[in-house]
Amino acid sequence: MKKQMQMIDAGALLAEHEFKKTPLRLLLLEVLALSAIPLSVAKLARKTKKVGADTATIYRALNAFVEAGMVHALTVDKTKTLYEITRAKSHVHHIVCDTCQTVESIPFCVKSIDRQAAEYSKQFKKVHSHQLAFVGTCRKCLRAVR
Amino acid sequence: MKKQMQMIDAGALLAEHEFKKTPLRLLLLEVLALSAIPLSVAKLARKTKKVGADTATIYRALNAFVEAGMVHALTVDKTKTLYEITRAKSHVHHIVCDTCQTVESIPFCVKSIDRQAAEYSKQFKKVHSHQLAFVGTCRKCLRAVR
DNA sequence: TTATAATTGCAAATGGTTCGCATTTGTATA
DNA sequence: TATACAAATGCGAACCATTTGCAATTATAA
Repeated sequence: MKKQMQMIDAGALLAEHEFKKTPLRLLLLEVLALSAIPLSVAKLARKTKKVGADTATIYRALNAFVEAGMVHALTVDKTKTLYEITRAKSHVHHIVCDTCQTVESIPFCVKSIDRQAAEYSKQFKKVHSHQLAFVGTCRKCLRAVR
Repeated sequence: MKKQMQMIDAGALLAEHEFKKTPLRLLLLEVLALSAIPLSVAKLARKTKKVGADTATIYRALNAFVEAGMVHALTVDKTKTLYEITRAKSHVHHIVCDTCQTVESIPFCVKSIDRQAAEYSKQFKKVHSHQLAFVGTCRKCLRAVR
């Protein structure tokens, strides 16, 4: 069972959200769509350097994508944000290695967790969503310790 | 049923972890122990201003407390960290208001969630812990919208 | 081809957090 | 109670991810 990266038509996606098709934005979406893991701005800059965009421009593009719901931003390490494309059926959470900070996305969730949580709260009648990140040690780092 | 704030002997707690009993550290722990919600550094500075500590000193104290496990740091809004004292039976998660950023702690969790998550992962055999934050709209903000 | 708004580059600003270093302070010990 | 040393602090500067202002460029609709 081969892992299948989701096919994404970056041009169509931009058009759908009324963004102009610029080289940077097209490439950003392609890179994000092809990545199995969430990417930092630094990595995105490296992977898009053929179009030579300024960091500020990359931030602006990512923020626009996040606001449009095309991309998810996640804060796993408080010093930097990671970005991943919004995939169909995208209820995904993350596992972070506490040693090397590797992040893996997993399609795991707990049914009705939001409703259950709301029952514990005094202030919140309804919970819209949640962020869930697991922390462990990945196999590579487990091996390295031994 | 009155809410009961956990009694904490700040002096003993500091001694237990081999920290010196300085005015700032004692007061910081007392403030944290008396708070029902996680506090930002800005709020902690306000609530401890009678001892007039420098912000860098507050950060150093908090980082030391976190490292010692006396305090938990949580990153709900990526622009700032919130701190709360580690309470007994402290498996606690948080609900954040998406409008006013109010944070409430709730003792809710899902049994064996870590084990379940690990089963979905290719890289991680074992998950040590998780961070879970719920997002909703608190009653106050719900009222304000109407 | 033109007009217009979106996008970009560049440089400077922002803001939370950390660091270097000299000074002060808590505490163990004599 | 005095002494000594590591811990803790104050102050200022440094850091670093991210944002912003503004003028110049570019994609796209007319």
